[in-house]
Amino acid sequence: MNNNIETPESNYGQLTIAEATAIQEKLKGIVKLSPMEGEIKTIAGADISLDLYSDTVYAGMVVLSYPDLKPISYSLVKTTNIFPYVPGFLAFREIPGLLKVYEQLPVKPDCIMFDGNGILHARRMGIATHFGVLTDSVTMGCAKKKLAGIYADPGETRGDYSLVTDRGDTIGFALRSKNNVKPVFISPGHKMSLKDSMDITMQCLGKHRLPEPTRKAHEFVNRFRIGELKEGYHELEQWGLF
DNA sequence: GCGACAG
DNA sequence: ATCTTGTCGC
Repeated sequence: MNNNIETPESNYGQLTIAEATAIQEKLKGIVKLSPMEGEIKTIAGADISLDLYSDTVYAGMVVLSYPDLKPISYSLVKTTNIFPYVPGFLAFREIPGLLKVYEQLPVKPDCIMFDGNGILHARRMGIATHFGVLTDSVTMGCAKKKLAGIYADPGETRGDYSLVTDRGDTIGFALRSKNNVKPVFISPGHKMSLKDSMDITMQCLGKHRLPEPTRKAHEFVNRFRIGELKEGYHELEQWGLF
């Protein structure tokens, strides 16, 4: 694993942009983008929700069965935010809370989808890649807006996509996840290939623009923020899979 | 200097 | 990200 990596919970709050950039450059050497190994039986969506004028962060992950996409459990943790939002450094703002959420899961998912990018980043170190390296887990990103690179607008039909490139590298895809909606941006995070990220995303599309994992994660953290759901680890046992 | 800029 | 109402389209 990666026991030799500094723990972000205690350091990310007072980092300068220069120091944060240095950390991203350092972690780049560990990223693995070869084809994913093993079969996916569970996939988690990760996201956070914020209060308007508060520093409270509501972080959470929802684990779904795959490819059925039925929510089977979720982990929620309330933390205090310290690092501001700076384009290109989202990881330093959201990872501390998400690490606590991840640690709280008794059984880790086979893959995690983030509301943000993987290698589709100026230094190829989006939040999905950063988190994957820190936890040695399989991750990918699905963002709602472009962060870096250039791309041609994909066709208007669900499934149409184009490559997002930057300085000679293909760093992700602009995917039309639903007919006549703005495309979403897909990229691998860690321990999977570009193709894996696209295949997994297509498999996770329901009837909405956002794939089920991140759509559910977004829904759950918002219900957590307004008090509908409580902090902690919970299992959805409606139709018990025995 | 100017434009771009995940959440 | 968050606030916020109606409205258009499948």
